[in-house]
Amino acid sequence: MRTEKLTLGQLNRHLGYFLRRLQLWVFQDFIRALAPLKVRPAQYSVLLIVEANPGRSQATVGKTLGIERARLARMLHALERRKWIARHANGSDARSHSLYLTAQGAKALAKIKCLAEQHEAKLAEHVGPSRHKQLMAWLREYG
Amino acid sequence: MRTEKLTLGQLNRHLGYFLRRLQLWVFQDFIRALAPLKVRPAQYSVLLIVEANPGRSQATVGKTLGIERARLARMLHALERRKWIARHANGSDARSHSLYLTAQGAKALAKIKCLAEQHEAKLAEHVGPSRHKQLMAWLREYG
DNA sequence: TATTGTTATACTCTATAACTATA
DNA sequence: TATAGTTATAGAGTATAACAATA
Repeated sequence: MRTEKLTLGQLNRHLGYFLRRLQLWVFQDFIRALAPLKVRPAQYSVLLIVEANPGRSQATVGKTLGIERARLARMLHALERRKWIARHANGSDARSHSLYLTAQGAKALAKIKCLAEQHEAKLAEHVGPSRHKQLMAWLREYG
Repeated sequence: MRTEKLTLGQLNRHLGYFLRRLQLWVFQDFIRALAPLKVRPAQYSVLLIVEANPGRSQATVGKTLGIERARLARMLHALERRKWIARHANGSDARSHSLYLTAQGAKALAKIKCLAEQHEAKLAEHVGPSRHKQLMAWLREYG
């Protein structure tokens, strides 16, 4: 195999390509960092949203994160099996479930956040602290 | 369902989250824009690389794009069935295949590029032209 | 021994559709 | 009729392992 680098050609003109490459780097590092607790990025986002917004429905959480309700239902089952998330009946609407972190879930999340912070620090170092800050400010507008 | 927006909590501190949201927006728009020709982002990247670097092996192309060789093999079969990619024997190494765009593939790629450019213009408008340029310059470093 | 390409498996994520039970 | 949650299926992408042919 010839080992010289290839030219990216027209790919050089596509922001999506570079966005994807960095995003993959970030997720792979996150997954590696959180591997001891077996937490995936999407699960982490759900845990944080429920922590910050206890008692909200699956539909509301799903819409906030852009997670399809069918996918969220299965993910929540898994989180319920691990006793991290509890679903309670909602008094005003019998169709919906109110989501809460269990005590055990809160305890686990504390550890999870610690590992996630280490990952974030590594990312900040990877892109440079000032770029990390600027990218955050810019990209936040499209979340 | 209460419709007020939820707070993102600690998610606000993670660049990966916002990176992922914008990346999803970009890919979804790309897939929508290229739907008439049924081309996915990964396929498009392979076509561009082969166009810009004719005659290289699957291993080389895969390494450049970060696509796993098993995945690339299946993707190339699909592109071969569509008569867009041709695989020739490599004289110096009987194990490897040299990849080329067929005449039909080059013709299809011209149309594909046209749609991809429209998508890119929409993205530039979405994030703002100056940010598009700056993001491109920054993110290119981590590809 | 290592590499190239291939096939196979498993898991995650995305996108649907269909279903129930409520509203 | 619309919505909340569930189950199911299909396809893409990712991560492995194992294999034959070749280096």
